[in-house]
Amino acid sequence: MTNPDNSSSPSPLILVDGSSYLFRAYHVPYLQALSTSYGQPTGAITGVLNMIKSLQKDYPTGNIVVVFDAKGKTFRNDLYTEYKANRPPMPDDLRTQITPLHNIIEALGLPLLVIEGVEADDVIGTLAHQASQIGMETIISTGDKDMAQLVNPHVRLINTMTNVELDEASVLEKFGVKPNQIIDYLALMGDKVDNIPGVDKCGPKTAAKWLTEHGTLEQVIKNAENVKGKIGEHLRNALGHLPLSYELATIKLDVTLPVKVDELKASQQNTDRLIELGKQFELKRLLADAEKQATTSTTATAEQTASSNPATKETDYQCILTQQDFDKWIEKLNGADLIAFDTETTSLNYMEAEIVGVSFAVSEGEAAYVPLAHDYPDAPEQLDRNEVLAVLKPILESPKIKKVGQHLKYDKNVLANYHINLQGVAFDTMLESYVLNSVATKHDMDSLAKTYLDINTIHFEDIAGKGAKQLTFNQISLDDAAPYAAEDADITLRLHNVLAKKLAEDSQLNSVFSDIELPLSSVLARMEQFGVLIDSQQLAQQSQDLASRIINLEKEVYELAGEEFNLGSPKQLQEILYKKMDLPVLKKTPKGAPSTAEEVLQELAISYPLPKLLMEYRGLSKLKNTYTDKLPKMINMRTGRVHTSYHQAIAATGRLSSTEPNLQNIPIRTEEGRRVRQAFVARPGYKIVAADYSQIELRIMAHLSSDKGLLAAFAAGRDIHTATASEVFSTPLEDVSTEQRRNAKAINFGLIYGMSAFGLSRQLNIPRHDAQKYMDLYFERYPAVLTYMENTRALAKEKGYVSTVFGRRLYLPEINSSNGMRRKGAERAAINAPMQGTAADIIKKAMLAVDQWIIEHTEDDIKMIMQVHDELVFEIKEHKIAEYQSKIIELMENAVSLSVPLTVEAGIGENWDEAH
DNA sequence: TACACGGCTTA
DNA sequence: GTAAGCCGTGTAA
Repeated sequence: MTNPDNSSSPSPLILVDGSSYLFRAYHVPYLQALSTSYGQPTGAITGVLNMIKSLQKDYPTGNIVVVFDAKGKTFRNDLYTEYKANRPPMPDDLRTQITPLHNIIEALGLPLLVIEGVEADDVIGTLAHQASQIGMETIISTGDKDMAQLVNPHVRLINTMTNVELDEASVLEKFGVKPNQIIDYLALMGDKVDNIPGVDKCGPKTAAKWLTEHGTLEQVIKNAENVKGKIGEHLRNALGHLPLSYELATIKLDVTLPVKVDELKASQQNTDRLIELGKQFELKRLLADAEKQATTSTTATAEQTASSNPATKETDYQCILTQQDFDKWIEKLNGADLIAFDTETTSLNYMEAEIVGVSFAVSEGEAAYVPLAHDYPDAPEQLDRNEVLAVLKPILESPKIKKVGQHLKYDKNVLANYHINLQGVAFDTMLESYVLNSVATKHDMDSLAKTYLDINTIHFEDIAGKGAKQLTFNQISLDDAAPYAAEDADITLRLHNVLAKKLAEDSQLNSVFSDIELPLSSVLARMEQFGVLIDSQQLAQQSQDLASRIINLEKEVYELAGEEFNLGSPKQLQEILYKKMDLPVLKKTPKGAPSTAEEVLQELAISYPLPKLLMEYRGLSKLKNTYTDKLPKMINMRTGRVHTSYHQAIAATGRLSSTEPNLQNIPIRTEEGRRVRQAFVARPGYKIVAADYSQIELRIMAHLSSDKGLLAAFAAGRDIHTATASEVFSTPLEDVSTEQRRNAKAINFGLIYGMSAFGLSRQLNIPRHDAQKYMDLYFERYPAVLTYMENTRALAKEKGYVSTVFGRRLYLPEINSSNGMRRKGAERAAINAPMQGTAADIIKKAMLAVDQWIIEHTEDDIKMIMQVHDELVFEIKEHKIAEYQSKIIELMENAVSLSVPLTVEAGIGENWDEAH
């Protein structure tokens, strides 16, 4: 963890860059989810308070001063009107946290400085400067690299979020320039975020290179004539504004402050006020600390703050090299209530991975690593892998011996290659974290340890390096490998202890974890291991056909364009289309370049010949590059099949995702695309059965809204788009035209996506007014749907999350944002998530039911091989096909019970395309 | 080698 | 208008 205070002065000055941490904390996903019961966000407050607490712990004698930016313009805006002009306004859900945070800091007794007209940086610079003059040690706690200019023998930086410390030597090491060159360095690079111009294309490396050569910005400018190449031109073009950039990057050291640096001392903590604030903002830890303080009424330094109590990490990690030690651990494992378990392997690909070692933990801090196949030069003698695995097999296969792990599906797959069938998995920390908060994008162990335990774990990159030179685990020395691997098991156990407690607080969430996600991971492991059979001959043939068609298209395009260029480059294409051929620009990309996207080309194709060829080219090259060329390469030599990975902790809504290869986006819409599906085949004697839910999300909408009309339409088994059209356009069912049905279908889909009239008008290419009319009519006919949508938005705003029918949660940190775009986006997500998420819950439950039936009632004559959100694909022995097909339909349709019937359509075929 | 971008594929 | 993954290009290092 952080270095203890090793400064020479007895009580160093600690300057906290409050604004920098406020922004950072605001963007930490798990903190974003925090809010009071009445919707006031508190994540940024909590984050900053945690930081302060951490500083108090690391520097018990330190004199902490917290500095924030004031509202309004600063002198830099006077220097340069464009300064920070690109910054979006501060989001509301952040702004509302500032005053409470200031109040809490004051109640803690910490000096708080908010000076108008300058930035927090300048206040910190001034204080550090004053402190240096009287020989006072200063530690600046900030996440802002610009502050490196303030470093000197008396001043160093510490980033309390990452625990990186910067003194003079490490500034040089990190940036390649000395602290007194940092301003020059920043001026050269400019700053996109603050809108400070620099030298075009000059990044950290170039800036450091020039400054190493010439010493200062002034000298670099003097030598500008001698810099060769494009970058030299850029430098010369920048000469005019570099002095301004230099001035903007310079932190002031002479701000007029209301107090002198040696007068800044912590005052008495106001415990009553802290309790009041703790209650008001529902900050449990702040409250607990303050109440403890009140009862013990000990001396009031500014010790007590809101913060987690970082687990004191006392550890006993063993590296096991002898039979005797191993035997002892086997005993421990047999006697343990719960084993944390992890494998170390040579690859992230579960089909290729070889086991290098295994680690265990049985209680917090008590863990062991058993190296088995480290083979670097002079690696010590290790226990025999086969013998160790043979001893472990009964333990790992026992359903009675409970295990916890991080992403155990991977370990289960790897162990399967050693003929060990991992059983007794009672918990998985990755899934626990995902169920608790699916919006936090990171569910890897390092992030979880930091988030939930405040522990910085050893990262794989720390011991293995990164990039092309990264070592595989077998090449890592036991000195590095053993603490890393043992820690993995230990941390997993500690994490589980925290996460399980949180899950237990909500029975529905707990059920999503233990009744859905955990058992599903084993089902997915089986699907992954079995894989799918692919006809690589067929795909190779297709690749050839595509190649020749692509070449012909290229020729035609070159002819029309009058020159050759790279068709795959949107940039070059845009030149040709809009500069050379002067076609009208119908739409721009988010970055402002004229778009060449499909919808634009489609429009242009009406009047010009080239766009149509381009669309065809793009479609074909996508097919070839992504599917027909790639899929055959992914066939596993050993099994002859393709093994995807289903990711269970990625999609915020609860869906699965699939990678390497992604089997959830195999083409279906076009004839050429469907030929790819035809290459997904069954073994001889087997056939493919594909079963998909019909209109599942609309059915869920009917269930959630309880709209009578919608429920009746589904109950009657009507085609829902025709039924909708009939209602909206007041046309008898049998008279609904294809056009009317198409429009109704667009409305139905739009509703699921939380669309606006604007979106619908674009989709249908009709005036906004007409789109609004359709929507009004729809809501008139299905009024409960409108009520449901309104209620969902309101509930999302109130609680900060929405739920599926089965209680899975999706947090929406931006639902109360002041940024209209973001807020509207969150509102759409709020509408969509209960439907998409419930559909995900349902098919997951169906998969569990089908898997259980397969295990209990069938032999090896049926395998579930793929899941594509609302569809399950099976490989089934021919003589069982009809029987199993109807059983699958029955299990899927009855996986859950809603107020609408669920219907499943299942087809049979030689390949996946035919089965549709 | 690593990343952002624009584009395309699916439910 | 929701949710995903992957491709080639272009760029900086």
